[in-house]
Amino acid sequence: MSQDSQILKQRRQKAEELEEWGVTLFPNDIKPPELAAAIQKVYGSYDQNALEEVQESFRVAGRIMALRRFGKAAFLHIKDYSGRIQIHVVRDHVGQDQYKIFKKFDIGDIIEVEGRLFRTKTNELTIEADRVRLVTKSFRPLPEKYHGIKDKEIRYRRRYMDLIMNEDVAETFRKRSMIIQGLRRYFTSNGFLEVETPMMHSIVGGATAKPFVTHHNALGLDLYLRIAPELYLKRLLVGGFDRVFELNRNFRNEGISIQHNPEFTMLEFYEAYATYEDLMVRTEELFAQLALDLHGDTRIRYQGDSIDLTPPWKRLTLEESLVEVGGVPREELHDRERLARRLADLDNPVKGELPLGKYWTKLFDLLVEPKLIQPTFITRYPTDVSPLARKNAEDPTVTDRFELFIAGREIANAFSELNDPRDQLARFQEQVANRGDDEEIPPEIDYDYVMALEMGMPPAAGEGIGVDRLVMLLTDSPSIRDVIFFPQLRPEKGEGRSKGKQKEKAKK
RNA sequence: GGGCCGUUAACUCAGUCGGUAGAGUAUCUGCCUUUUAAGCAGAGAGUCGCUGGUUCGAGUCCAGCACGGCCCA
Repeated sequence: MSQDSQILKQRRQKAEELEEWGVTLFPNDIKPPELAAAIQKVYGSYDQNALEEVQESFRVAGRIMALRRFGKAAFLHIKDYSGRIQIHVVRDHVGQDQYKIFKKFDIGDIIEVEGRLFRTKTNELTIEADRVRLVTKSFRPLPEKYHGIKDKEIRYRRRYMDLIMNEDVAETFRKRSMIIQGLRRYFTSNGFLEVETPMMHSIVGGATAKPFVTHHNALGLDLYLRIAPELYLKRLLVGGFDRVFELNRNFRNEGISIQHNPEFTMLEFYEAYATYEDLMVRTEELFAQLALDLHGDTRIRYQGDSIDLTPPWKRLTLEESLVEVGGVPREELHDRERLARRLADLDNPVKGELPLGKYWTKLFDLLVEPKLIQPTFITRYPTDVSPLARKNAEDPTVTDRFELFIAGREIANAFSELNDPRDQLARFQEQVANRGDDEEIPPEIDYDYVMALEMGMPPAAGEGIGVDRLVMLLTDSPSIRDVIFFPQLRPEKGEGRSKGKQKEKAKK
């Protein structure tokens, strides 16, 4: 406290002065005010003469964002959650006493204003204050009014400042909320039941990823934060819920990047009596609808690219994509040695012999994925990299599966579900046997899941959609941190555990 | 984990060849009753990310560390 800047001291001093004058700094008797946007909407078209006819007085509340004082009068802009409106405060109109208090108000304070509407010389709709009142005293100055706040670290750590200062940031998160609503609307209106399944799993499953470990004291049990809800949602299919979806968080203990946050939002849905091909149609329909709701158009712009979400979208098999988009000679595709050499040439050497599918997906990530700007379904993933997907009826080396790519990124993953318990058990066993020291492969077989399949799971298809990436796409955001309110960052100095402890643990 | 870049006032940024720190906004004081990046005059405000090193002297050069960004793994 002792080394607080002058500016903070001044604010506190001012607050004390106000209190001495009997002003309550944090009152709690303010009734919900009218919204700036609602007033603008109704009276935005009224000219001065028309406004003079309006006898009504309006009461608004919001944060002072700009303040221009002229001695015995002032203009200010306040911002509420709907928008902004200009306020005019004149000493001879509000009276000496109120004006004296008003002069102590700062940019950043939240105030309540009541008065009639008029238009200024520059024709801006403005409230002529009859009454101004402090609602919440701000003890910290707002960032610079013109450049706002640019420092990404401050923006992510102190998102509240970012949201106050950067209207486009607030807008992105409003759109995120609309997208979430749109997803719910789509699935509930198509007969899907929204469900919640455990976030803490005693066996890792449903995806290949390193989990976070936590501990339950009373049970004396290590638990994993879920990497995917898949195996539980399919248990619900067994239980008779033919159409279910879950829209919630997954956790993966991996690197942080422009498109990865350790906790992220996933939508998974499962539909009985459908195939992965049906889901391609659903996905097209869903994304097109979301784009229409948000932009009124199925053609959108993302980071300079024009992307057309109008159905139908391109479909390629993984094999075709490697040849046609990735430029891998067709005759090389089944030659592990040559594939390994190609990967090594791309600075991605692989150690040991891998399943063929691993070479393909690695090459795909490097050579094909970044080029898939327009929405593209990639199908026929090798069975050895798709342990939960149904084998293709004609060619059992591949599965009835697709991944969706847009703007060079994976957005969704779907397949016809494997519901033969014998095949599922065999695949689990093979996975565990070949796991080696790969921490991304679940070390334990979920026998209860196999038992569920033994009860009989109806034929079904399921899909997972990366919601954060979808929001990035639809809000033209370059980083996942721009669509998550509080992205994961290292703690600041003095926050959380000591650095030394963390380092020591990391070394073990 | 590796590479590159950044970290200077509350915010946005300058800071030359190593010579004791600058601007705009914000703040404070004075003037100002139609401004909107209001204006005019004046003032105050700094752990130059941290720790060492080189040097007569370091915001500046060197090393390590921290945090962040981007790229790669």
